[in-house]
Amino acid sequence: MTKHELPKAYDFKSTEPRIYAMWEAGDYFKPWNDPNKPDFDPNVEPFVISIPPPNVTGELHIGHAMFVSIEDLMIRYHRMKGYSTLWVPGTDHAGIATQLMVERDILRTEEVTREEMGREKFLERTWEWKRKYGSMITNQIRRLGASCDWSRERFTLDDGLSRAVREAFVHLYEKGLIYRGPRLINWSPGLKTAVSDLEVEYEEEEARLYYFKYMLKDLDEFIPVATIRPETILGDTAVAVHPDDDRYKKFIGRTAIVPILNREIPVIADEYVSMEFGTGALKITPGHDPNDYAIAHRHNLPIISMLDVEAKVNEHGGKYQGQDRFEARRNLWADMKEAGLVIKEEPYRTTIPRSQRGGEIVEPMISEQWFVKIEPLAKAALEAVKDGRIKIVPERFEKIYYNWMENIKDWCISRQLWWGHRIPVWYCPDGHMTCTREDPTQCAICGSKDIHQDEDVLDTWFSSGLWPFSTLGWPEETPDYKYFYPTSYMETGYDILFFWVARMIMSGLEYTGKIPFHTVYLHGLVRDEHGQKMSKTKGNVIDPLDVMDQFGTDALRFTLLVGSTPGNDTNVGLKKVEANRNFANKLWNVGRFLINAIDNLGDQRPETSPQSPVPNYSLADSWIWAKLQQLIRDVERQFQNFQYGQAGQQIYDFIWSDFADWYVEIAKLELAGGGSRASRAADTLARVFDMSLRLLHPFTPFVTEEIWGHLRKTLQESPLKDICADWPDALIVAKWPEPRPLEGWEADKIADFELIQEIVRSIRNLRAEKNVAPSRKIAATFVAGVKTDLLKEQSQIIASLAGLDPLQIMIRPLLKEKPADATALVIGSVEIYLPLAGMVDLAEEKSRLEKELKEAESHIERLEKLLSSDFTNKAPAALVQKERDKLVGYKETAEKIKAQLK
RNA sequence: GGGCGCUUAGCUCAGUUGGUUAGAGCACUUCCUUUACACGGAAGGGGUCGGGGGUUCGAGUCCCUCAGCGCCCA
Repeated sequence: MTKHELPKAYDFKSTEPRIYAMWEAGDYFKPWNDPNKPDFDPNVEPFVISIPPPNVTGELHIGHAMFVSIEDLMIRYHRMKGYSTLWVPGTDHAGIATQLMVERDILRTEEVTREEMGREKFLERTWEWKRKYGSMITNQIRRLGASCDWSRERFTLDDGLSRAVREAFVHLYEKGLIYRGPRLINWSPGLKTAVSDLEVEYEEEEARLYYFKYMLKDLDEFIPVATIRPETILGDTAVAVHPDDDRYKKFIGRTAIVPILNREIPVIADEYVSMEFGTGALKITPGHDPNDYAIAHRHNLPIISMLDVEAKVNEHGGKYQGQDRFEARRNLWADMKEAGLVIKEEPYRTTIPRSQRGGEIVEPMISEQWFVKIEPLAKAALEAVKDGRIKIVPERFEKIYYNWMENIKDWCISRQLWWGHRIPVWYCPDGHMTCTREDPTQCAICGSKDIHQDEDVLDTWFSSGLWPFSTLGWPEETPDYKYFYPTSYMETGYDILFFWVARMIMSGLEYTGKIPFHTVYLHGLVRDEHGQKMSKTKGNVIDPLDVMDQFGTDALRFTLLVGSTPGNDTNVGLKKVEANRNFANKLWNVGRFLINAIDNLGDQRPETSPQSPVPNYSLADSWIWAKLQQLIRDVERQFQNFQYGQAGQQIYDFIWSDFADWYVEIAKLELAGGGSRASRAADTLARVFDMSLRLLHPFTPFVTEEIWGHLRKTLQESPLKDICADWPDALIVAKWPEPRPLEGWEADKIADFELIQEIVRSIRNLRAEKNVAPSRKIAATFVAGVKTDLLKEQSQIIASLAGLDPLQIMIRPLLKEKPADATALVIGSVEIYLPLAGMVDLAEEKSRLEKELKEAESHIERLEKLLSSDFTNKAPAALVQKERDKLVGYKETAEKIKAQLK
């Protein structure tokens, strides 16, 4: 029994909570250079991310898991690089979503509506709800391993953030960038609130097109008109035709009669009308259609609102008053049919506007709302990306951003909700508006004490737009704000580029005068394993909590990180997560092996010569070290280019395919040799594994931290304790491996080792083909030419890895006569003879060698053609040389094979 | 209507200044319980990179074009 023996399989269930608690208790999530502390150094560069705040009463879904994984990776990487790192967590109040939840709850439990309950009581209930469920999502984020500074957690309705919202609103108001007025907005009848343009989704659906007659006054003629919303006829204020339309020209200026209501409206001419489309004539309903609204403005037409807040017909709808919009549609159409005004109806595909939230059809309506004059803000925000102060990754989203910013419309920020930041404007009986930073006691204009506050609240995105600075204390010039703002990266899904990122940039520039972050990294959507969008109805939802229960957090994180590329959607299936759980287990077992190996070392230290303090490294040592350095360089480059998936994949491959499959197997041999050989191998094992764990830590923080801790403890109690002398207490704050320049020896060592690998592989291959039992050790003769010394040096390793009998290995530079009854392998200039007595079929041998010769010759032909072409003149010299070397190699192989075949 | 993305092995995907005989995971075939790991090891089969054209010594990678799928904006 060794000192530090570990369980056979990695137990993430018991490890993860323990490790997370250790990190939190150790204050590792806090920036090491804290502006609120006396030893603060303002010259240290911080690295800051503010979390995209999830809905305070939401539940963790795979999208959260994605952003937490990526942001935690960014944060851990920078922390290890030595930045003073801050990840600000928090949640937003999610006005509509939360209010709906509480409304549903009070209806179920107390059978009252919010109106019956009253605003004050309802808000109390909502706060209660928030207190009850608000920590659920943050605890779930903790489970993902998020290393955010929980002592700085914020909520959009906190006092501080509310002050920020107030300041922002008043600032815009005073600057004249905010206004209130009746405009055509998108109205959600179910939620009974206005929503912004972004909160409406347009989808093509099956609808019906209704054709009817617009009768003309004093004439027995009509203009045929088609509509998909017949009920809006009640709000028509004109019929429009194209001025050049010969069919209807004659009616321009005449009067048309609104069906059933018999209201008189003009026939007008407008070039907007398309002569080819439909009947070529348009009914104009300015109160309920954005295009008609624009036409009405051009022609000074009256605007009639014929729907109330629940989308029921109002007093302008005559006998249809009180009917729901769809009910009115049926009834009006039936009445028109009876009156002989109906021409026909037909199925029709068109885009229908639906509420992003409830999915109900949104109704364009005239309504008194608050708006932000967005153009000046958008201009500055556009400039910040155009001139490169803010970079968007991947770059293609910059164009999308420009396009949106250049065509932006004023932002409707008022919502007819209760849960949110109430608009800080007070009205007196004379209608004067008072907008101040502190709640007023009288009207700022007339001094009236009889004032009341606007009933509406602000769009939740108005407060989220302030998030990068409001969370740091703005509008106060707090130490946090001064040091950590502007933040560094904004990482989020591309689906909220407009909702959130664009608005943060506009807000940041307007209120703080600074860009809120210098880099925007956008990730894609997570889909199921066949690329389908996850939805409850499809039943293909992957619940990250279930996945973590089943395979562990690290496996989930690694899957999301390695499976995704910036800005592209990712398919996730449980198979992948399982494969990555296996990787965590592999890592665990490599660690187990190492710890066991170090425990079993004698007290001998690695042998060093008087000339050099470094041990006498073996070929395998040099090879794995060179490969590690290559990996560090590659990973660094990938991180700089935001290619996190690629970086993770390379680390995975290095650990599994290079370190575990080859180096560890060779180390076993060295360790068995004991003495200084063993300690030298253990030394390399420990150093390379330590570096690997550091590189992997941002991807799979739990398992790496756990193993690293065991490794460190084991080393400390071993003769190799010098290795970990400068290691910190925890991997989370260990130094990130820095790339170092090539020293010149690397390429040769790698090439030599690869020859050994090739030799081992071909012997194994042959054994498998010939069904040589793995336990059977066979003899071998090597004719190695210039590689004789190398092979002699590595013979033990070759023997061990290829299942040769070390006592029956012969290595010669040359051999006059080839061994009888042996199978021959040719690896470049090396020939290998395996005397498989009784198993060698001469005919079979011949055909195998001929096949190999053919392959070598095809390469020779290809390379000779290549090298006699313009390639030699135009390609880089190094590349040409490489191809020449290859040709030499193939020629050698071919020669040897030919000799075999004689 | 405008813009963008995707199309690479049976499945899901990598492949970023164009440069070996295009990779991984899963699945598949054969063998192996060798004292880190069967959540494992060894060996192997499988694609010419959606179609067409072009640039280039050289194209999965750049350009044009067509097709299919998807997304965004209007």
